[in-house]
Parts: sequence; C-alpha cells; structure tokens
Amino acid sequence: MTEATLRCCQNGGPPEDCMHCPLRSIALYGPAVDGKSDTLERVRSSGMVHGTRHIMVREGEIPRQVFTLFSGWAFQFHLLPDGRRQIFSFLLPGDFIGAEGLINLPANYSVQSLTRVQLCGFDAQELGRVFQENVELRERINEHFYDEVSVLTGRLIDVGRRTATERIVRLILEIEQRAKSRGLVSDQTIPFPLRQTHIADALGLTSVHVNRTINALRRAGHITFRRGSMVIENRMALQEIGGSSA
Amino acid sequence: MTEATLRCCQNGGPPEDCMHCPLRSIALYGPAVDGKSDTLERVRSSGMVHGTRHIMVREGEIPRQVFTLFSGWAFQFHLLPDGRRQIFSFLLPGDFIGAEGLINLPANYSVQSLTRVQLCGFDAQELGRVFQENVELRERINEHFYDEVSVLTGRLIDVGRRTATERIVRLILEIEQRAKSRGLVSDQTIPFPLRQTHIADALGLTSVHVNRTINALRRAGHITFRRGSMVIENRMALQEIGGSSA
DNA sequence: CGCTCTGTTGAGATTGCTCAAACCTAGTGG
DNA sequence: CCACTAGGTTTGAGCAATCTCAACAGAGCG
Repeated sequence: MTEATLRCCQNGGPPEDCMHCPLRSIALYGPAVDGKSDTLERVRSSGMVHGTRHIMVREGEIPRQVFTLFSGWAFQFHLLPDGRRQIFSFLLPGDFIGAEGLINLPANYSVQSLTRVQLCGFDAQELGRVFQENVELRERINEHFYDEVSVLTGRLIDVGRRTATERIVRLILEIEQRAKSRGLVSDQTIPFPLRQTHIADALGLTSVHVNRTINALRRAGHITFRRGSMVIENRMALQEIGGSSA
Repeated sequence: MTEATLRCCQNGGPPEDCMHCPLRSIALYGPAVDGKSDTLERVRSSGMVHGTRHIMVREGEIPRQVFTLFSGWAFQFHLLPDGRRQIFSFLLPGDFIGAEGLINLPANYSVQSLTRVQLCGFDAQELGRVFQENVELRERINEHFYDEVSVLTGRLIDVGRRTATERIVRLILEIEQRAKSRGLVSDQTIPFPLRQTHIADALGLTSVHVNRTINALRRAGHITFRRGSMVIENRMALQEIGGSSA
C-alpha cells in the first residue's frame, strides 16, 4: 500500500551535514548559529523516504522520533470512530513533525504523508535535550506551539464562520503564501498536491461540494489547476472573495 | 455599559498572599512548591474586579498585564470586520489569561469577561522573567500552549465534522467536566452563564438554531436550565449523543 | 414604566449534503 | 500494448440541516 521505506537518502536528499542544509534557516532548530551547531548531527538518527499515506505520528502517543520534513507534503488530522476525518493543517518542506515528543507529551493529532516525503529523523528525547540546553531553542518550542495555536484559530474561524467559497479561497491563498515562503513557487506555478477530499476534510465540507465550488472559481477564470499544481489567474478577485485577511 | 472597575478586591476576593490562594494548585504557576514561592507576590500587581463584557486582552497586542481568573467566566474570541464572531474557548476560575505576554508575543485572540470577574493581575514582563528562571515554570508555558492546541483541535473537530446536536451536547459535557474539576459543581447544579449566542458563536451555529436544538434536549428530559445554571438529568443519553469522547 | 437583553417561535429560503452513476487518468500486471 | 483497477473528479436529482427574517414574550433594571 505505501511505498517501501528506504533507510538512506540518495539523489537530492538532505545533506549529511545539517549545517549546510538548504532548509536549515526555516527549520525549527533555526539557522546554525554558534560554531557548535553540529550537535544536530550527533543527535540526528537518519534520513528516510516514505510514500503517500505513511503515518509518521500517531495521535495519543508520545512521539519517539521527530522529523523535519525535507521534501514533500504531509498533514495533521484526527479520525472519528465512524470514519469522519478532520484535517488540522498541511505541512510543507521545512515544517517540523512531532514537536510534542520534544516535551514528552502525547501528540494532539496524527500526521500522515500526502505525497512522497523525505524526512530528517531525530530521537525525540535527545533532540529535546538539545533544545532544553539552549535558550534560543527553548523559545523555539514555545513559538512552535504558539504558531500552531495561531493556525488553528484561523482555521476555526473559517470553518465556524465563513462560507464554503470563502474557506476554499483562503486555503488556496494560504497555501500559495506558505509555498512561496519556502521557495516552492516558480513561474507562478504553485505546487498543490491536495486532493479535493483533503480540502473538504480540512474545511468541514463535502468533497462533492468542494468540487462544485472550485469549478465555479475555475469557470470564473480566477484560478487554474493542472496535475498537482495551480496557477492564480486573478489574485484581486480571490482576495476580494477571501476578505484579504482578518 | 460595563461595570466600573474596582482597584481592590474586597469580600471573597483573592488573598493578599498567593501562597494560600485556594486556586493556587490549579493556576498556571502551579502549587507553591519551594519556600521561595513568594516571588509571586513580589510580581503581582493587583487584584481587580470587572463587570460583564470587559476586554482583558486584545488580539494582536502583546499583553502587558496577564491574569489568573480568580472568579467568574470569560471567553477567547475573534471578531470579523462584518461582525461575525468566533469564540475559541471559555475560561473558568483558575484559568490563565494572556500567556502570550509571558513570551512577548502578540495575543492570538481577544479575551472578554462573560460574567463579573475577579482577576489577579501581574506585569507580563516580570512574571515572564519569574517563569524563565525556573525549569518547572518554563515547562508550564509549553504545556499551556500545548493544552490550548488540544482544546482548539477538539473544537475544530466539532465544528468541522459534527452535527449541531452533537456539538452542543459535547460543549455542555465539557463544561460540566471543567466546572467539576474546579469544584464549582454542588448538588448536581452546574454553573452555566453562557447565553445561547455564546454557544452559537463557539460552535459555528446560529443562536436560533441553538435554541431549537437545546429545547429539543430539554423536552427530551435530558437536561434542565435555570438562571445561569444547568442540571444534567440523563447523562447516559447525552454521552450517547455526544459520542463519549474521541 | 419603559428599556434592553435574551429566549421563542413561525415561515420560507439556502447552503451544503446524500446517493448514485459516469468518467478520467495513472499505474499494474499480463 | 492492452485490459483492468484504484483513486479521484464530475454531474444530476432530491433532500436535510441550518440559516434568515421577523415578530413577540419574559425577565431584570433604572
């Protein structure tokens, strides 16, 4: 079902040397500051590759391994006993997975890969110790959860108080924004691996309704989709619909 | 509009001495552990009383004052430009207000009193310093945001993936649970100061619909409401509807 | 007594859902 | 290279949950 897990990264994977990792400046542990930044390698357990639908973190369990998503997309979610699913947020390259493991608490949600992913894995305990020893890093943990609160409140406003069209437009705009900030956008083409059912489960809608709504946006000429990516044709219109921010 | 703010607590207010505060063991800064627990008083700026609808924290601003809610209820919310409101969660006695101020970050939401409240106020900077100096307290901050994530994900599941009845029942059960844990429940009577519009704004519904749904529960004999409080008449039935947990 | 806030209720409109079938596309195995 | 499959998208028809608008009633307050 899921692509076999390879133990070592090859072509285009993360470097052995965290200090020169292209993602280093975005990562939770931040840019290599002091000379002793190689503490990271000492703690890093391995790079790995997984296919779609691989579960990296299980809700309720204390993550023993934590990860930086090096390439590919993932998402955080909860599954109800009857199969209903709520997606909390999507993870892009550079995002950290399993931060609860750093402070020894059970994960608030499961995390699953949305595409093929390359991960940099660390032992949760050990990395947690590294974080505790450094003031800057300690603060990063706070900020991580703070940021998480911030995206959750945003999503809650969407789901609780905005129409389907508003929600979808805002999700699209948000993803464009985040993809841009990671340098994933070239030539106006924004990577967009989400299936309509992911959008539905993130926004509290039905995939059927998502389909109709998106097609309306498409027919209106505001946006174009192609094989895992999208192009925003009329940003003004979209911002108008989404209410810019607030 | 809002009751005048008194500078000093009188009858039944918090003691001068944080060490013997009845709420001490629930509070964010935890029970008085070591002998030097009086650091708190040194940092505490004042007790105060506010009427309904007093804004304690403004979204987007870094809280300069932080509080422990000593008595009364409050809620965290966001207001859209067009007046739509999303409530994120309700605050009970013992809850901390403005934790973002401890780490010098802007508040993710506004906080407003739902009833008359008594607050223990602290200077955010100073209390933040106290927290940083102590390992246990440092961890409390993490846990605070972690908990916040946990309630937000819970609410998001409700709003995104459950029916109106399910949501309302779960909110009621959750509030009973929390009120109980703070010793606010006596004689099966659970304090319930929320107006139907608060329920609506927390659960992504209309107050009209909340009204009809609640009345159905009432007519079914599952629950009773009276002047700011409620009694659960048939817990089994409610748990059945709410899906216990998960 | 006259407000204001909240809760109630009715009637009708809508958004978004359910069910179901058809269709596409990429991947798989022969 | 083709048939087949699995996962996703699209579309239609009908329905249900929830909303909107509006009016009224009851409680508490100055």
